[in-house]
This record gives sequence, structure tokens and C-alpha cells, in this order.
Amino acid sequence: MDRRIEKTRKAIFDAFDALIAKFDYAKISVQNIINKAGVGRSTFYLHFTTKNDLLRARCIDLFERIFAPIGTETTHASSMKFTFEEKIMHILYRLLDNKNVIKGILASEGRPIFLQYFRSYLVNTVENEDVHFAEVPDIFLENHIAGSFIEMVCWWVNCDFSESPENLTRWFLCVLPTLSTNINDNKHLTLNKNI
Amino acid sequence: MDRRIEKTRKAIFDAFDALIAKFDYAKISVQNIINKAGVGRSTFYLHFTTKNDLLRARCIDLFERIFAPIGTETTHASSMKFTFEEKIMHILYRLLDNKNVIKGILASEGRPIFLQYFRSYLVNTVENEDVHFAEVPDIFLENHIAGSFIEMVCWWVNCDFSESPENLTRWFLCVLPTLSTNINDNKHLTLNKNI
DNA sequence: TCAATATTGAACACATTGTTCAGTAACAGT
DNA sequence: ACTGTTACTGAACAATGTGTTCAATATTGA
Repeated sequence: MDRRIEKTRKAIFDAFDALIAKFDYAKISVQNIINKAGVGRSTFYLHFTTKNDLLRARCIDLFERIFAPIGTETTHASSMKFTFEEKIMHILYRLLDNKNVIKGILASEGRPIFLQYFRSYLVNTVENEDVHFAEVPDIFLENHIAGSFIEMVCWWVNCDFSESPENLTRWFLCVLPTLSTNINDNKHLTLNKNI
Repeated sequence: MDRRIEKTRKAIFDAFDALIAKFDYAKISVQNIINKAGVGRSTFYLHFTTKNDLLRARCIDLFERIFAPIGTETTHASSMKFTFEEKIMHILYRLLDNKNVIKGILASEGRPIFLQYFRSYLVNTVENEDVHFAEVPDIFLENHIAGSFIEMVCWWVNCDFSESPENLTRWFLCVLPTLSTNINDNKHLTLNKNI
């Protein structure tokens, strides 16, 4: 509706991005942010209750953009348009687009909040894949897959993104029990994309 | 040497443990800690430069106790006394001993520091196992194994430890590509404990 | 006993937080 | 262009916490 709201919000997000890429999250004060954003102090607190609240909003903004094309709802048709491999590759490329922000957040105290949102979006995606494996509980398996992916991304960020998304995707699929059917010939492995 | 040092250090650790089990890390002030510990303000700052520094010291203390029996050096004989499975089980049981502290830390902003130390000890342990798998780089594989274990533990803590260490160990080994030789019969899988 | 050293607690300057409020500017709809 | 509504401003505010300093005190090991 009101363009002022969007404008202010964007200014704060942009300022946050610029700062987090350069300084530690804990060392960034609200004052720093509003100075960079060119926004009044009270304005900040009209939009966000706290610095952590801003980070949360920033994460939601980021992951919505990343996961929207993939589809987050089971019933949504778009989630079936891509293979699991394509989804992984898509996520990695989108993360690469935001490498500086992500690197900054992950290296700081903002890390848990970022990873919490990342996890919830990922678990949702994995759940849609309807995976099963041997006598391991589905909930455990889903956590293993989502968790492994997160760890891989953290490792990737730590390496300064010095590996191609293609390589990561290949290795990740290779190392997952459920998706290694191309290498193994195990009847216990199932990956049902429909039903 | 001086019993006063050990005494003060223990008082602060104990106070920290009691507080972190009940309150969020971010909400605990140095004043809270020294009140609980019955220690002077300047004494605290003689021992630790900052609250995060205390957390780091607490983590090192914890993980040293957990990983010492397992062995952290390649050349150390004790590291070969246990199978990988036994090591995993040992770690899980020791974590269970400290469930309240760990749960508190993981639920708070102290999480990244805790996990950072956990990871470094784990990676060390995994490196000693000398694992390899197909065309996946060793460094990637080691990170995958250590990372998966961390994620499992976080999931476990989140579930309020409502699964036995035995179950977790079984599922974990089952879900790892390198250690699933009992199920699969894949020549690409190797786990060399010697050499 | 005694010299060394650890602890104490109050006082200190400093930084940050989140709120308030009256004044100003930008907006959408008619 | 007018107008009522809504968002922004910026300075001032109390409150809280941080990390340091220092002279006085207590405890230690030898």
C-alpha cells in the first residue's frame, strides 16, 4: 500500500546486508544500522522490535525467495515440477547469489537464527520427497537429510564457496543412503516422489 | 597449585551450569553469574575476559572430559582401543550425563560456540578413522560424517533425549554410506581402521 | 612466619537498548 | 489540488549491562 513502508524496510535490509558482510553481528548496533539506512531511530522500532527480529525478517525474506520456486506445500503443483537433484542445485545457486550476507551471518551470533529458518524450509522440502530407508524412522531420516545438507552448506561457506554447485550436488546425492540407488542395488532403498 | 584458583573456577562453572539450565544465555548477565557463584566482580574478570570466554572455557572443559578416553591424537594408542561404534555410544552417553547444560546452551545464543568445539573434536575423531567413499573427497566425507552426527545430537536434544543411545547409534551407522557394509555389498565402501 | 598472590567490592566511564512525543513529511483517494 | 490518514523524525530519557581500576583483605605454599 504505502510506498514509505517498503522503502524504509528495504533501506534497513540493505544497510543490514552491507554491515553484516563486513562486521560481526554482535558488534553491529541498532544505531549503526539506522545510520547506514538513513532512517530515524523510532522508525526502526516501528518496523522491528529488536535486532534479532530484524535478522529473523531478513531470513524469512531470503528463504521465501529461495524456496518459493521449489514449492513448500505438498499439495502445490510446482513442488513436483523439479527432481530432488534440481531442487538441490537451485538452492545452492540461490545461496551463491547471497554469498556475502550468508557468510557474514553464519560467522556470527546470528548463525542459530539463520540455520533455524534454513532447517525448517529444508525439512519441509525433504518431507515432500516422501523418503524411506530400511528400519530407520522417517523422522530420523528426514532430519538426517536436511541436517546433512545444512552441514554441507556450512562447510561450503567455510571454504569460501570454492566448489561448484554441480560437484556439491553430486557428492551429496552420492553420500545419502536414500538416493544412492544409482550406485547400490539395495531393495531397502526407496524414493517415492508420488503417493 | 593454588587451591583458590580451582575453587573460584569451579564456583563460576557451577553457577553457569545452574543458570544456563534455567535461563536463556543472552539474558544471563555477568552479575547473575557472580551472584550465584558467590564471587567478586573483579575476580570473574581475572579468570575470564568475557561471558563468551567463560562459555568457551566451559565447552573445552566438557569436551575434554568426553573425548579424552576416546583419544584425540592419531599416534595415541588409546584411540585404537575402541571401535567407531563404541566411540559413538560413549559420546552419546557422556552427552546424556550433561543433558541440562547442553540443552540450555543449544537453545540459546551460545549454540554456535558449543557446536564449533563439538565439531572440532568430532572431526578429529573421524579423521582418525581414515574413511573413504567412492569418488567423494575425503574432506567432504569427513565433514559429512561429523556434521551428520552433530545434527543427530541436536535433533536428539530437541526431542528431549527421548531415544536410547543404542537406537541412535544403530540408525546413525545405518544411514552412513561408509559404514553400511552390513546391509549393502558395495565395493566402493571402505573403512580402514589401520593404515 | 612471611612473602606472594588471589580475592573483594565499590566506584568508574562508557555503550547500548527500547520508549516517548510533539512536529513534520509523504501518502492514497476523492 | 485538497484532505484526512499514516509514516517518519530526532532528540531526550531511564534503565541496564560492560569491563576496568584500586586499595584493602584473605588465603596460600614454603
